[in-house]
Amino acid sequence: MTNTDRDRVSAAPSSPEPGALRPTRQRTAVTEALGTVADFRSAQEIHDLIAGHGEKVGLATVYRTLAALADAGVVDVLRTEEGEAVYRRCATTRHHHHLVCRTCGATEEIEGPAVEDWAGAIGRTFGYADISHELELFGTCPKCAGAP
Amino acid sequence: MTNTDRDRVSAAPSSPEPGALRPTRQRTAVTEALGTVADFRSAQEIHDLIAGHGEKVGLATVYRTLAALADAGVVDVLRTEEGEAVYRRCATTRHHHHLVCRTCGATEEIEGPAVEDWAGAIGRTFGYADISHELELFGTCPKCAGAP
DNA sequence: ACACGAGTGAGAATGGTTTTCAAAAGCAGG
DNA sequence: CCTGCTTTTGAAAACCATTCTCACTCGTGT
Ligand SMILES: [Zn+2]
Ligand SMILES: [Zn+2]
Ligand SMILES: [Zn+2]
Ligand SMILES: [Zn+2]
Repeated sequence: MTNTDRDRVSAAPSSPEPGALRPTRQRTAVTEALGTVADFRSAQEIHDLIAGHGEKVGLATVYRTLAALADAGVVDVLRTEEGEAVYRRCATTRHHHHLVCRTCGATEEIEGPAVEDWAGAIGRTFGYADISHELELFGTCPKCAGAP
Repeated sequence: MTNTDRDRVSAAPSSPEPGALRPTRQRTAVTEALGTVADFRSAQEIHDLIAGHGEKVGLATVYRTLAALADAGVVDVLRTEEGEAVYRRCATTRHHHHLVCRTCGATEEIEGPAVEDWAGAIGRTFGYADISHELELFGTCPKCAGAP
């Protein structure tokens, strides 16, 4: 993510930078909805969460807001096996990965310096530059393993 | 992938197992098209490849065939950032990952025992069972780095 | 209060993928 | 070769998540 991206969202309300995002009822609703859940949710689910909470925000706006947040690195995005995008606000904004329960969706945030190094080494080996990577782990969490 | 899955596709033409896939002109066309390219291609691109080769196969059939091949583990599938599914027939059918050039799509098949072990260890650490993972590397290949 | 660019939402448009279903093609067995 | 039965195919329609349109509303600095 770029610094400009980050500034677009975290800019203080006092800075009149052109292109800064305005704090609106809708954007607050999306952010709060994200705060009430621990696992990855689709845009539509977020939309439903907000509706169930009494507020009304257009679906298009939910999509737009999530895109902006993802752009800013505030939320993580990944794709379900069916190709649907799901979002989650993680505790850290640092680079990390996830261990997701296939059954209940419970999610752990993972940091793995070993893998980061490995990725870089592989890139070097093949002569590739600007290596980035995408990595997610899946499994059955202890809770779900207990009740088969 | 399950053994039943594999049998559905690789079954010898002599075995009259119920549910076995029949060898047809269309399926051959898809398989051959996959053989003529080295990088990941979308279903529509495969469809175009076949058309450009003179043959005519319905788009729906291309989708169905690719799904079957993926199911059987014969082709690898991944999703572009836009959510489109892209397919590739890799040299090995063993578990592996990919290093893909962001510019030209050139693809290297990667095997990383270190990562496999790391993934298992992480799973154990968090008490998760049946750990699986998804991992792709992206970068700029030497050829593309040469001509910016 | 005013002006104006940013933000919103209902609905239409997109675009990849799946489903439908009737016609065509494999595969014995006779 | 016929015959009956199952699988496969494909054109078009249905699906569905996501994006776009555009008239209207809101937030902000003056
Ligand atoms: Zn779980
Ligand atoms: Zn990483
Ligand atoms: Zn390249
Ligand atoms: Zn692996």
